[in-house]
Amino acid sequence: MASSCRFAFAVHVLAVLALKREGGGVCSDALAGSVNTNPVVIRRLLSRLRHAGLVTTQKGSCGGATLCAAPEEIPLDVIYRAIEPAASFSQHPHQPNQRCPVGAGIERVLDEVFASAQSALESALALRTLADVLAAMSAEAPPPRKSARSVSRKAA
Amino acid sequence: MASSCRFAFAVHVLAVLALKREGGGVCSDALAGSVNTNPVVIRRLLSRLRHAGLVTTQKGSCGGATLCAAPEEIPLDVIYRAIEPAASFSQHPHQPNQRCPVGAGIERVLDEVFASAQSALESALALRTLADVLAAMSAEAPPPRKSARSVSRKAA
DNA sequence: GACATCTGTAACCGCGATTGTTACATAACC
DNA sequence: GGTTATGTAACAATCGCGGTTACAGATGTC
Repeated sequence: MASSCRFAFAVHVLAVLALKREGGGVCSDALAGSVNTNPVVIRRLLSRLRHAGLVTTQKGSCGGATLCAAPEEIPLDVIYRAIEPAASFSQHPHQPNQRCPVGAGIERVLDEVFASAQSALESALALRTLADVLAAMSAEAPPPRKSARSVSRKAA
Repeated sequence: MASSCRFAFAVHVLAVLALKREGGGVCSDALAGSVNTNPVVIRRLLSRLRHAGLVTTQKGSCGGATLCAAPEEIPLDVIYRAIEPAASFSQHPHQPNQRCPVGAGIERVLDEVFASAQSALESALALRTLADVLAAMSAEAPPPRKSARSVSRKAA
């Protein structure tokens, strides 16, 4: 589905906002610095997230973006749908030959197959919240101590 | 994921081959006529399906493509993997800022999230076989009688 | 009010992926 | 040998996306 990196960018941005909650807004330049892209790309992303009600933005100095809900209350499928607006699977670009028994019926069947696959994907994303992402990040990367021990390396 | 229509084309082609089983091979021109595209597009598709062991092809007159297994034994996820070779989700195009606590850890977490989403998608596809697609098609479109009755039209 | 800061959005470029097309070598069967 | 059909390279056209520049508008500070 998501052939773009928008979803990765969105989770990244929201994770940064979650860490800086109650600290006032974060401006698109700062977010772009963390994602390593252009501020306009971030603003385009924030525009979608704002329409989905996930963030608020404020103009002017000391403006920026703020998370609207607690990270525990933001499942990843909500982010996904906010960012990837339409169907992810593609049907036939030209209409198939309607005089062929397969061509006449395949599109409706595939529509249904794609819908169920899409639904399964979103259900898998719904199992995790933004808070889970933050927890996994801090679990994987303990604060950068220099004792690079090899103990407990293979934890899943 | 599937941002291309290859998967739709592949299911279409395999459905045609399933209907013409035991009738000898179907040439790429005939398949292209049903899908409504160019024969070379079909041949490219058949090349992938052949490498996945789903079809065999034969050159020469009276050649063409033949299905290798019964439609009941071809789950849709096998078709999907035969056609869409690599990861469907995209990560950050540039490496995120490693000096930001989010940028330093987000990629690994997202890798894991994407893998589980991908797995859920393929599991959903695995629930159906090519035979199910054929059955759904014939259920939706009863053989083209001219008695276009409005009875039992809304069957799902 | 003047100014600096920051968002919102349009416009454009460049890149990569994909479909469609032509062309041709190769193989199988008569 | 001729016909039929695959296999594959090469190329054009298109499309979506990330990246970039530019600028109008809103907000807060002096």
